[in-house]
Amino acid sequence: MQKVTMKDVAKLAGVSTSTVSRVVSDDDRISQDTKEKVLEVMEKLNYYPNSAARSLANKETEIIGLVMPSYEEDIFINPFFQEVLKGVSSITSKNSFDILIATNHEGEDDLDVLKRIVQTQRVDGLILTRSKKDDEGIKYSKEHNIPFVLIGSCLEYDDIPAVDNDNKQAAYNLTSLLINKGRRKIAFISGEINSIVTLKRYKGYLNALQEHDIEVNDDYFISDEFLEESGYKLMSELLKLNDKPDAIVCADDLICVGVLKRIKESKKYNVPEDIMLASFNNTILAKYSNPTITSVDINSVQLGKKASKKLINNLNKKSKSDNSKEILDYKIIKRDSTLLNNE
Amino acid sequence: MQKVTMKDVAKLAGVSTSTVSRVVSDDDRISQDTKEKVLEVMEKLNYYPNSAARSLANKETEIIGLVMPSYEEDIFINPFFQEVLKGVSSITSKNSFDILIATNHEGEDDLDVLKRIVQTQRVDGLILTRSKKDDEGIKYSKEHNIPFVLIGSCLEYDDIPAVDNDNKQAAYNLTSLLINKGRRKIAFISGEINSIVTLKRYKGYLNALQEHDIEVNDDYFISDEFLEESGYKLMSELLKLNDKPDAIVCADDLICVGVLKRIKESKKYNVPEDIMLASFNNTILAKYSNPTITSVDINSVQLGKKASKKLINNLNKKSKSDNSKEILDYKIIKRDSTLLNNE
DNA sequence: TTGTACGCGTTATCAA
DNA sequence: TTGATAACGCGTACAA
Repeated sequence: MQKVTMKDVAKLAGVSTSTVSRVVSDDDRISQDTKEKVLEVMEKLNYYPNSAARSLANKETEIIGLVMPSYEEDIFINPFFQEVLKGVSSITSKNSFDILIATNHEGEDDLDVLKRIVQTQRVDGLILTRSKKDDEGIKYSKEHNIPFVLIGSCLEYDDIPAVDNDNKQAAYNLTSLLINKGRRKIAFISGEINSIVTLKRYKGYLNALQEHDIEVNDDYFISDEFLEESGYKLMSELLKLNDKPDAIVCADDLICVGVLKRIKESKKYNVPEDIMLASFNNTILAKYSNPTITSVDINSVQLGKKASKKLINNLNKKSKSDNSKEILDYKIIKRDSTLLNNE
Repeated sequence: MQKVTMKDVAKLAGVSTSTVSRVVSDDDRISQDTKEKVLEVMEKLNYYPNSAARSLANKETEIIGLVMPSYEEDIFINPFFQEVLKGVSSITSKNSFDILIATNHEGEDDLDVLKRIVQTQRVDGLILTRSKKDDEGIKYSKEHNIPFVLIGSCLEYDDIPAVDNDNKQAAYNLTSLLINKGRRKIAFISGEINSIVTLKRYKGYLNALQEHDIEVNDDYFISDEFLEESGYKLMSELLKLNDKPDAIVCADDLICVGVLKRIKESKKYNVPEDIMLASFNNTILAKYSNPTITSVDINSVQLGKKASKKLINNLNKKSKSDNSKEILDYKIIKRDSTLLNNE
């Protein structure tokens, strides 16, 4: 691997390195002639600017860090994140940014990763996906003035740049849908209990019950992780109850397919006749499972797009950053898991 | 955002920057005492080495580039890649590497991205996922001595570091399975026709037919992209034939669910009774679709793991690189799409 | 075991 | 519009 530097280009073009630099960064203060000449030489020598040197000099990496919460061990398996990534990528590519996937190195916890990639200046800014209660990553980023955008919500601060859906309202509507189908014994199966999205969806679920004068049964709220296995496991618990639920709201499709699997294996209950299922995120799983699952389309790709747009905007204008919160639409996609034959 | 440098640490610790540097890189030639003293100061000042400066000085980024083929527009939606990413990430995290997702900037084609991230020295090496016939990326990487590992195979070169399954054999076995179930009119629906994985799987399919003296029907080989919509569209074509297939081999689960969707919509044919389905990659889709789909488990996570291990090994030992090809096991997971009731 | 001094390849400042 | 020259923060011969 050769390594052509600015010096080489400068020498061959008969100009100084500053001139070459100006051509690279498309500076105005340069004559058309020299510009063309330099470009020609760059082409000829197959010159690419060294990004480390650039970053060192101008303090910009043109890289965005995507931070995945590691409390979901199988984060890389949940289609939700892939869709977010798709959205992010579509925007970064238009703005000449690359994406760094931040993952824990050995011995690091979540906050460590964040600190590392930010403090070592590997990235210009961060996109945080999902937040916890008293989220350390958010706190740290905020206190240290690190440019970031949150996909999700934060209870502690009001003025952080974020993109989210109205998960509470969505959960309310989703639960109401089940209630309107005549269900009264509705369980809520969630992932990580301290995740804000869980809390919000749980709250919406509770609101719906209360509004319809349905007594809240503590046995009906159980949580584990955002995993298929968690859904499977938790559903086993529910099936042990004397008073089994007749409908379940899942906080995530991945959980929901686990729940569904467990119900099928019981051979005693059918979806939706005996137990209705409703879920969140409307990933490809909900669309193709058997039966298909009613799920809230939270527009994951759009979440990724909006978040990265906001971040890049904030990075560009060095003035004060846009700390507003954007709420995207959601849509309940009704499918067979809540559809009775006689309807 | 503060910026503590080595200088600051050195000054406060009463040593030179080289000493600090040695502590950072865990150099032996240093006394325990000073080491501890420096570490203390680093801690106190919350020092992180600037990665651009490091890269510039030692020519290493500790970043691996993951190159996605953009001919699959929805690459970010195929669970296969997420599983590969999961595998890669599990290894990089143990070796203190980060992952850069390489995506096309505006106006760039696939080769451009590769050139850019390599030549600007954003990454130390590449993992290429899937290859085409006469793949320019592979050719370029090989000719320019860029450290890389291919997930997949390459027809043109024999000595490139790669990890793959025996896709031909797998396709042969998968097709034979259908033949053994009594099917004779077997179609093959594939993604990008120039992708090596498609070609290999097609070849295995052909071999199986020939070996069983089944005439090859040209109408039964159609291809588009590795997308759900492609499967849907192509299945529509097949349903127009007078002589419709009684079984279909799909080159990818995502395609297969599209195929399945189309068959269901026809309301005339059932899977597996009228048409059997068999597919590849054994993603979560195959497991949860209705009916569940027989699919070849190619061990995607393991592909990602092995590939990144090999790459990192090659990066570490500066001697000659390991250009061997590793073939991983596969396993046909039999599910309902090939299972008749009377079995 | 430690420090000095220079180089890594670029951008930025200042002067011309 | 251009060119010296000095940063940028770190690694590393080399010397001590």
